[in-house]
Amino acid sequence: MVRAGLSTARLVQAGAELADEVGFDQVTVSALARRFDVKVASLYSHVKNSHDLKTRIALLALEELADRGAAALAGRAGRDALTALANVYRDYAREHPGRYAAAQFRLDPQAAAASAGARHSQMTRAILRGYDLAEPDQTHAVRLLGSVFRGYVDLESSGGFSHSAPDSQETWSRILDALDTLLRNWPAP
Amino acid sequence: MVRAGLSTARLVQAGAELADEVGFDQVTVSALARRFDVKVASLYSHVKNSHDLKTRIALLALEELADRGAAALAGRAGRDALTALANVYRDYAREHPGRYAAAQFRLDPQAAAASAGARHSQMTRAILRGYDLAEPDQTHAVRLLGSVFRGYVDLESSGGFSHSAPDSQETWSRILDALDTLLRNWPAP
DNA sequence: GCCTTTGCCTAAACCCCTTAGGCAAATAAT
DNA sequence: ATTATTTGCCTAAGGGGTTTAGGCAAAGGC
Repeated sequence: MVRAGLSTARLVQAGAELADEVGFDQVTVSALARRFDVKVASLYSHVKNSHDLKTRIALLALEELADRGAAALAGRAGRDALTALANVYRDYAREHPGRYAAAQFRLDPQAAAASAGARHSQMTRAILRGYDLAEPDQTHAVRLLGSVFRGYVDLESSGGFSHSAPDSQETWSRILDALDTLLRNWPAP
Repeated sequence: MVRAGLSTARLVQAGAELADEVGFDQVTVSALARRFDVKVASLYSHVKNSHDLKTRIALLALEELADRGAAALAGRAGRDALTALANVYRDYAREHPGRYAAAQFRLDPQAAAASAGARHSQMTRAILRGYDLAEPDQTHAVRLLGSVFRGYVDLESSGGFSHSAPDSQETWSRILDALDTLLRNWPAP
């Protein structure tokens, strides 16, 4: 009987691919077992349970996103950096909808602490080096940018902006313009 | 044999309450049947299937939110209106986390068209009457506000802003300040 | 070549979803 | 008031997904 060569890493990788194909919440231990042509119970030596599997896929997606973000930010500043990072999130969500959904999986504090979450906020904060913001405004701005990226990408992917003019791409550029302007003229309390 | 008095409306209402108690994705036909002390199959005369149930809960939440929004906007303009509507979303998410999650349930075009979705964008657009924005900037601004509301509330409820200074309430006010400023000084292309 | 570890399996229990068909309560017709 | 009809909830049954316990055989260490 030839072995399938399962491992936690391979399961998580395949789970991420499966997510992109059928949606993150259709990622199931059973579906994954089918994909490896293996009995369901066999996966339980490599993954604690279904929740554990999803958590690992989420962590993978967060790392991938952080890697792309870091690459995009390298050598850029100001508006350039802002646009680059924003597009990383938006493009990733378009290319890998399942993984992007996974990245929003609610992690328990345990997993959240071990995630690339901190890298993400650091990247956003790095963008603000190109603007003149002291604390606590810097943190407010980090949170605003995070909210816009997340909110816009969610709404766009759920079809909120399709079938109506102007097209989403134009709004996206104009919103990034607006944020750039806002960061350069951040209002005093 | 005394009847339980089921109806679609009662099921949806109870489903919404259940969602707030245990989370929207824990809302299941079985759990709802238990709550009415009735056999699972009995629900299928009132609700097509699990997806239909969730869709109806989502529609309920969207209506409730729109009603609250309309009430909050009445008699307000400008920054006041902006703050009022923004707080409707944030407060609703805090008071009714399950319903709020339901409101983000991906509706099929069918259901989306029959939902209060249009009311929501109209309310946001109404806020902009207090600012001087012509199309297409008005639409860009509507989408920006929608993104911020959605993104901020999501991130906050997933714990993204807890355990770190400054506290979330302060950031929220400052972000609304910033948006108000931005809308009054919307940059030309 | 033997032994230990590891990997995948079978078996079984539990929960959720959904459909088909039946009986009885509530409601309408006579 | 009695009958006829509709409606509401039930039992039965099949199909998945999750998870644990325990077994056999393949890989790898000696």
